[in-house]
Amino acid sequence: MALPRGAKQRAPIVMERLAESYPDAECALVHRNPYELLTATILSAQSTDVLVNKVTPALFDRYPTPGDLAGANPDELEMLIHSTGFFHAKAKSLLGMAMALEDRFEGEVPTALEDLVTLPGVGRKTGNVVRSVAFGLPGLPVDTHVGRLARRLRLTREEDPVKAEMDLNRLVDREDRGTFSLRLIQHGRLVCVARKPRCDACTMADICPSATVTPVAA
DNA sequence: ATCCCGAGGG
DNA sequence: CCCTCTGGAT
Repeated sequence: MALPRGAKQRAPIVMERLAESYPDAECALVHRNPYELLTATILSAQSTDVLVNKVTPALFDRYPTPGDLAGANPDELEMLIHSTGFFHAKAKSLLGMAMALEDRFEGEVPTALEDLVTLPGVGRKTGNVVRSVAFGLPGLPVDTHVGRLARRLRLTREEDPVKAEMDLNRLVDREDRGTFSLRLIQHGRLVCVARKPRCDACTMADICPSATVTPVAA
């Protein structure tokens, strides 16, 4: 409910330091249009961008448009996306997503979050990715990295990504949300990693309530 | 054993 | 709120 103590003061400093470290952070999912980004983002659930980027070239070659994907053979689709995990559920989502685009959105990816989340396999996180990256609209995707870093930096206490997003929306201006998310993700992959954060190499260690200074040696 | 740009269903 | 779906990397 309430923001953590000091969150309002920390937030602008965090954004400033991130901007210095990652001036041009980009979306790591390879894509050429909103349809490809939507597809790649659905596949990225509990998977890595590297794995997803490995399967999408063949996938987009086989199904260049939502219409092609809507008519895909389910077994062939599952084979193409198998290595990203959850292949059965993801194939079902992709088929349903493509069919929904065809018969409810004239084959185009919608830009409104309320429309995006009605698509099979699209939740708030995926919807916000498509909004901010493909369309340049306000959106703050909270994935595992963003959630973890926001908690460590104590910009939120919420474990639930939807609640964390609400907290972060209070701390970040609309036009900065997409970039903020991308920069946090970059920092989460390179420095503030899940298992053993490299606080010694972190530019925000001085203001991070979770920073631990690892002793040199004993 | 834990984590990765989660979503859907109960 | 909880559980399940799934494979690859570390």
